[in-house]
Amino acid sequence: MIRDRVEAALCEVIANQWPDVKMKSVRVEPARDKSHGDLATNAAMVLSKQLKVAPREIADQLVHSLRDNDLFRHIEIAGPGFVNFSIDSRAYQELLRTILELGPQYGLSSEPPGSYQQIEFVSANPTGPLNVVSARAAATGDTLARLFEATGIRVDREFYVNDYGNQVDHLVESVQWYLNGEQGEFPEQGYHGDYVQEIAKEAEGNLLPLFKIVPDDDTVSGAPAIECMAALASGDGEKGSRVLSECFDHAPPYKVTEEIHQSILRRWILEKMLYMQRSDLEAFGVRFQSWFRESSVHQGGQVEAAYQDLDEAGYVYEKEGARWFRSTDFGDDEDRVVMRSNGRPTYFLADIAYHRDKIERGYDHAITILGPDHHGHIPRMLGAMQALGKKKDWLEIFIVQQVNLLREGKPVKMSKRAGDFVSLRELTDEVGRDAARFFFVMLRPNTHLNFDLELAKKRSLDNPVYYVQYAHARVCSVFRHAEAAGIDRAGIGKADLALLGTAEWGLLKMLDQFPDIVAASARMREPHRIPTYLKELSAEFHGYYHANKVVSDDQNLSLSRLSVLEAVRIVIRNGLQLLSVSAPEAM
RNA sequence: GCGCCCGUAGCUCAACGGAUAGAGCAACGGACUUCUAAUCCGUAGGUUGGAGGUUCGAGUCCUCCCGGGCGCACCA
Repeated sequence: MIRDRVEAALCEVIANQWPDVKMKSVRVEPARDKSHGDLATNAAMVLSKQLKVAPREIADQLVHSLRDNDLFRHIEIAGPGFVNFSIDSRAYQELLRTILELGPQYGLSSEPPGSYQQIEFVSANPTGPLNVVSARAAATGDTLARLFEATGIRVDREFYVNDYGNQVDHLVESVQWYLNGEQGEFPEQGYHGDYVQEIAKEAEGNLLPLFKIVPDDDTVSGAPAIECMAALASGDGEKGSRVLSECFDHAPPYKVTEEIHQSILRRWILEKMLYMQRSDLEAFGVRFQSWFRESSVHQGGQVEAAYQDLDEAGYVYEKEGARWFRSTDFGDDEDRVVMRSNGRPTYFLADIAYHRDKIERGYDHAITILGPDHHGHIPRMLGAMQALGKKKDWLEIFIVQQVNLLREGKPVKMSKRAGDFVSLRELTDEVGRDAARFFFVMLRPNTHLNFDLELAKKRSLDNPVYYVQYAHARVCSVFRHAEAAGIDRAGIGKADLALLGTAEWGLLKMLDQFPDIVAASARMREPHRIPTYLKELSAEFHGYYHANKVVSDDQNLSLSRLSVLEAVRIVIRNGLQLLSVSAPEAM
C-alpha cells in the first residue's frame, strides 16, 4: 500500500538517475524509531558501493528528486545515509479508504502468477491419537496453507498414511490381546493406552458379532467384506451395513475364513484410527484434501516403477545382496538401501514412490513438514527427487521442533508407547481450539516450544490470544456504544478523514504493514509473524483507545475515528482468520 | 564420533544484514463518577553462550569452541 508506493517512487527515481544500477537489496521499510519518520530506505548505502559515490551524496540526490512527490510530508537524511520519509496525511486517508473498501480482502495478494503447490504435514502413524507435535505440525501446516492461499497460491493439503508397515500390525496385536481376554504377555511392540482397550471393547460389541469364522467355504466373501469395513469404521454405519448386505446374501453373522476375519479386523482398526485422527483434526480446524495411503503405492506397482526409474538413471547398485540408492551423490552421509536382500522394498523406497506420485500430479512445488525425529531423512529424500529428474528446490522439507507441555511449570511426560500422553484432542478440550492454534504458531517453527497449559487457559492479560481477541471485541463494543448514542454506522464511509491526526496515523501505519507481513510470512515459511504482528497491533489499539475518546458529541469526529476502528477490526479479523482463530464480537 | 536444530533481560519470546537489540510476564510506582481495567502509562532490567572473520553496518552470514535438544536400521 503506502510502502509499495514509496518503494515504486524511489525505484523510479533511481532508475532514471542511474539506469545501470542493480536495486536488488534496496529496501523501503517501516522506521523502527518514531524519530526516524514513518518509512526509511537503505538505498543510498546499498548504491554507494556500485556507484562509488558517498552515501550521503546519493541520499541528497534522492531527496532532491523525491521532494515534490505529494506522498511525503517531509524527507530527511540521517545516520550513515538512511533516507527517512514522513508520510503525508492524505496518503493515510487513501489507505484507510482502501482498507474499508477491501474489507475481508485486505491483506490478500496475488503477486506471483498463481502456482499450484502441495503441502504435506502431520502424516502420523495410524496407531493412536495425534500427539502435541502433530498438533503443532497441524497448526503450522494449515496456517502456512492459508497464507499461501492469501498470496494467490493454490494449495492442496495432504496427509500421508503409513498403513502398510508393521506398526499397524502391532496395534492390531495389542487390540487382540484384549479381545482374547488379556491372556499371556502383552505384545512386546504393542501399544498401551486407554484407546486400545476402547477399540477392543467396540470391536467386541459392534464388529465381532457380525462375523462367524468358518473353515474354507465357497459362500465366503473376501475383499469386498474388508473394503466395507472402511465405511463401517468411518462412522457411516448406514453405508457400511448396505455394503455388507451387498457382499453377503444372508443375514449376519456372515461366514468368513480365519484369514479374512483377520484382515477385516485389521482394516476396521485402521479405519477407526484414521476416522479418529480425521475428526480430531477437523475439530482443530484442519481439513486435508487428500489422505494418501502408503498401501496404494505398493498395490499400484508404483514402488517397482520408482525402483526402475532410479535404476535406469544409474543411481542403484548391489551390495551384500541388497540394492542401494546412491544418496551420497546428493550430499547424504551414506547410501541407503531401497531393496532388502530378501527382495522386499524398504520404507524409503515406498516413500520415493509416493513422492514420484506427487511429481506426476503436476505440482509446481511441494512442501513437507516433518517432526523433529525425522530430520535425518531430508538429504536422502531430496536426493531421490533429483535422481528422478526434479530440480533441487522442487521439494522443500522442513522441521517443526518438539513441544514441551508444561503444567504448573513442570513438564508433562509424553510417550505414545507407554500410553501416557496428552493428545491433540485432550489439548483442544482443555485449552480450547483458539488458544491451541494461536500458541502453536506463535513461535518460529524451528524452535522448541514450551506450551504452558495454565497460561493458555488464562483469560487474562498475559494470555496473548485473549489480548488480541479482546482488542477485536473492544472495537465491536465501541460500535455498539456508538449505535446506542445514535450514530449511524452507514456514515463511516463518508466520514471526514481530514479530522484525523497523528494518533490515528500511528494505527494506520501499522495497518499498512499487514499485506507485507502476510506475504513475508508465506515466503519465509514463518507463520509466527502473524501472531506477533497481531499482538503489536492490538497493543497499539489498546493504547489508542485509552488516550482517545472515539465516540463523542462531535458526530463528524466520532465517525472518522470509528472508520479507523473499523479498519483495525478488519485487519485483526483477517489476521485471526489466517490462524483459524475466532474473532469474537463480545467477550 | 558424524549430522540437523536451538542458545537474546530473572522467565517466555520478537527483531526480510540496518540506526540507541524490543514486547509480555515477574518486580516496583501510577490510572476506573469516562466508549469493556480481560486495559493503559511509567521505572528498572542486556558483553545477544564464547573467540575470530566477512563489510559502510552482524543477534542475523562464515570458521572454531562451549552448552542444550534430536537424529544416525536391510524399523516405519
